[in-house]
Amino acid sequence: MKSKPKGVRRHVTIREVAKAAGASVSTISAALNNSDYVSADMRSRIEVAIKTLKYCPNDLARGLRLQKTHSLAIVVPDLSNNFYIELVRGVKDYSASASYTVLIGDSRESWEEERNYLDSFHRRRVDGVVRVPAMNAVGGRARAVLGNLPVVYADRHPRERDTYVGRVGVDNTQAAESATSYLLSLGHRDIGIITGDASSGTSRDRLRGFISAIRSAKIRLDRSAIQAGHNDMESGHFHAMQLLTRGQRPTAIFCTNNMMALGALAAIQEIGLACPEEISLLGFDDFYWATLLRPRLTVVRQPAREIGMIAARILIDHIEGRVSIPTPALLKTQLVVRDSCCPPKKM
Amino acid sequence: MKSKPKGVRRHVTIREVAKAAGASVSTISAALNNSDYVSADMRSRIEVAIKTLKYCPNDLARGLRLQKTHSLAIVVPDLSNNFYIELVRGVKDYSASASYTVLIGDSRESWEEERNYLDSFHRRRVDGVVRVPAMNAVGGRARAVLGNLPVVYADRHPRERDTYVGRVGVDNTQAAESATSYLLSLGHRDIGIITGDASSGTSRDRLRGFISAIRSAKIRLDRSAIQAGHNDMESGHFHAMQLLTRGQRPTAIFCTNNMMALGALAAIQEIGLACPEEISLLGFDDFYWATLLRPRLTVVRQPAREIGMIAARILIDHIEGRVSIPTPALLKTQLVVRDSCCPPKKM
DNA sequence: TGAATGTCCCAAAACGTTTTGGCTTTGGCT
DNA sequence: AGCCAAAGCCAAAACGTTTTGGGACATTCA
Repeated sequence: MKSKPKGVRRHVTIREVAKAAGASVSTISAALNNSDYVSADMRSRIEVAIKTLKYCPNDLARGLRLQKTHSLAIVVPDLSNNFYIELVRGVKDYSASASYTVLIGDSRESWEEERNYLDSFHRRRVDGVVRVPAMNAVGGRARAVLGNLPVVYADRHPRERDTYVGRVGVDNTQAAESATSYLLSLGHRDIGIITGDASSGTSRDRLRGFISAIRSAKIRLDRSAIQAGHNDMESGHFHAMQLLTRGQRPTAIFCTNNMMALGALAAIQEIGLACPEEISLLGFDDFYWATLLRPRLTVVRQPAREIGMIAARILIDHIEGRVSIPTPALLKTQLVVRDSCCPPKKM
Repeated sequence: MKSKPKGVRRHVTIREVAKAAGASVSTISAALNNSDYVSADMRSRIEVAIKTLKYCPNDLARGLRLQKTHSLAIVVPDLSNNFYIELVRGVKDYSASASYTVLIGDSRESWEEERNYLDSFHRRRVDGVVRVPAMNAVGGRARAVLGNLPVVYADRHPRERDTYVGRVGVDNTQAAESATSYLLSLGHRDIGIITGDASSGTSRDRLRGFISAIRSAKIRLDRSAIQAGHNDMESGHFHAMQLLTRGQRPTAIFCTNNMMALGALAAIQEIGLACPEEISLLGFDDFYWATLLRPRLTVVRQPAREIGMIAARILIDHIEGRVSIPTPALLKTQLVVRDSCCPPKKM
């Protein structure tokens, strides 16, 4: 009655390996973490036992004992946005090189979902998380669900007062300012901007850069030319429509993220305006198929992959006790000029 | 000397909650899994203890004890392909509704990477995995690394002889056949096809459908019009170039996945051909920005999200012992006619 | 007045690892 | 001979949960 395996075969443990190899449990463990003394003979016996039994280490037990899982988590707001895929891959690649494993969360810009992910990762006892907070995470206290897990923020700012271990992104103000200057230099005087939600520091920075560029060009700032979207295609479309159908149509639109640029492009095509001849369009974030669009999109490119890699580095360094002070890392952006901007038509 | 916390604060355990609430460890556990008898008074005391101590359950210990983690894994070959994002979201959404958690792997069409993910998931003791095997996973024995974890295959076939618990995708042969018939009905007689690697059953099926349609139209099959790519943009571009620059240029190209369709479109634009007037282009897999391209891409659409949901359902049903027989589920595809195909020019 | 049944709680054993401290041998050195 | 260090191995204690098999009461029933 005790030897009934009851249908479902369980996993083979280190103990059975020990039996098969004629060794003790502790010796197997020593062999696995190839440290300590273990004779060549014993080692090979253990190896064949592992092979024949198809032993697979249990990371739950390991993590429990070690109080450390050698794993990170990353939560991004939108996996269908290629920018975040690249960022995730950066995190993943750096982590792999430091033999950390990474868990991915896709919050879809929802704080509810993000909280679920953060909680789940915390319960799994990841060693740290890189976080790109969801847009609507304003009221949420991420700290409450994260305990004292080390966090590094990537791309977006921490919204709440939160303690973090690092922060990495681009100089959004400067990037937006120089992008706007580019439009100004083409001769545009009436420029619309579609920003992300004002609750986001990143959006605010980009807007600030825009305004600053307009101001230093001594142009009157038209408040109604500032539209606050939600970083998705729909709102890009909607707000572009707003801009394009009002009395005085702008000659250029600056979108502060790629999804909204796509939505704006859709709106432009829908209305039947010629881009860039009748309306210039400038996006934020590059993506691999931007050159497939007609016109090929002019954008300011962020080093997504690099942001991810640096975030992972900061996090892992901290976890392993190599750095103590918070390091805000500001990376360079790059204006990628393609076909979607040109001088405005003379009227 | 024993009370030195040594810098890093550890996580609070159920034991400390017990102390704070004046209860025993087992009572806390009972309260957490809100079952059994636990008085209202005790329950509330426990709740405040949990709140004030910021207790977060340890899923490692839980999984270890329970021999079950309530989590699934999904491994896809390319996260930057929107089709797989939708699929992942399907898996995620269904799983969430069954209160399972899901881990995501992105193999980038590399068997090495896929193996790493599968291994890592196995060590984490996920309860099952839905797998979309990497293209080059031909020689790999996934079973060797998966032990007897239940697997359901999604989108692509199992390559090796593998035991699986379910399989879900579309009827690729039929889909390709009817897509080809559509091109034939437009009047095309010289159609090129860019397929995925021949090692993939899915690619083979689609090619088979193509050939079958050509045959039943009593058209001579031109072997050189069949190009085997690797499901990425580069090879789509390359093979489209091959097709477009040879002596007798086809009047239509059928790409059996969306990435290759993009590559082909790039090639067409590069050469300066008018699409669809001079060359029709038909893709496989729809994506949210397909309508932003000029021409808007005509594609055969797979219900990506639904595939994911069904895969998750099959897997979870099996895990919880609700189904026994392997169920191959074949979903319907849909031809989404847009602007990239038209009748061929008369010569 | 027992006995039976509920209700509420607890101690201890398990889950699969790693680590600590110790136990034999062996061989080399005085 | 006596001693010591090193090499090779092991038993047992943790890590944080859940579950099992009770124990101590209070209430109800015959």
